[in-house]
Amino acid sequence: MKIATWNVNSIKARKPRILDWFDEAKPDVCVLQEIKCVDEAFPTGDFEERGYNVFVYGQKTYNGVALLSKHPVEDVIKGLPNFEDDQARYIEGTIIPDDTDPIRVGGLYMPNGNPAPGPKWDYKLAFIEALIRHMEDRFSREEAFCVAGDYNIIPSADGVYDPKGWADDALFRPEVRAAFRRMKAIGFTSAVHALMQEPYYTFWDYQGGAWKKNHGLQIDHLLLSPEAADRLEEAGVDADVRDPETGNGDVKPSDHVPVWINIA
DNA sequence: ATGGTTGTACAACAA
Repeated sequence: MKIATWNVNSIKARKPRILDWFDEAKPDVCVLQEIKCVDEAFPTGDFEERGYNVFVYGQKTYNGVALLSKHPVEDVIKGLPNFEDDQARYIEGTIIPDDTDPIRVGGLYMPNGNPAPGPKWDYKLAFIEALIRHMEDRFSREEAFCVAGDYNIIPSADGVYDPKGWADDALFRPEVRAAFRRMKAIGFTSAVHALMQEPYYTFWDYQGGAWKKNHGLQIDHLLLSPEAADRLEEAGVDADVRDPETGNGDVKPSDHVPVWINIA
């Protein structure tokens, strides 16, 4: 079963490229971030035509997440439990395939946190604490669980083209790197790190020719509970989707690319 | 030091 995450940076501006990727990659489950639309404006029909059950936690202009699944989905929640938030950044549901065991999948859009220090940084730190509490709660249930999404955390120097230049950025500060280690210390496995030895990026800024210079960041991750990690078979990053020259006419790419795993 | 891209929405903010 293929589970993917992709920060699409506006579903409306990206729709042709997104549908092209779905037709090629055929994920069983995909979480999307930064859809930047209200629930009613999401192109639900385009995904239903392709066999997906569609769950949207939308927001006007900013944020917004979605959970798409070819398999039945139960117990969908919108927003992190026990965390007051007026921004649509988390969705979660239990995937019930007919041929494999169920898995609960969370779709995450972590706050960016810049500038740090400041109120946006404080919001990111509070969101992290709520996420870690939730991951601890889910871990204790001893069920297959995957948190997939845009963590806005660069876990190590391998994940940034210029570590020194990014030292004070909210995506790379010691506090968020420590948070990523805390998630692993609970017992979660970072799926792509587990299977790929080489450094890799999942995001390239639109500015300064970052794609051509390979000035990327590694900020999109899939973290697995032990029950899910035991089933991990394959992981990948569809970096070619970022190339402005490939794909759909003059429709520009997202600054993030799809990241995916295959589990038994 | 400044500006450098893109999306939303139409000025300015977020990333």
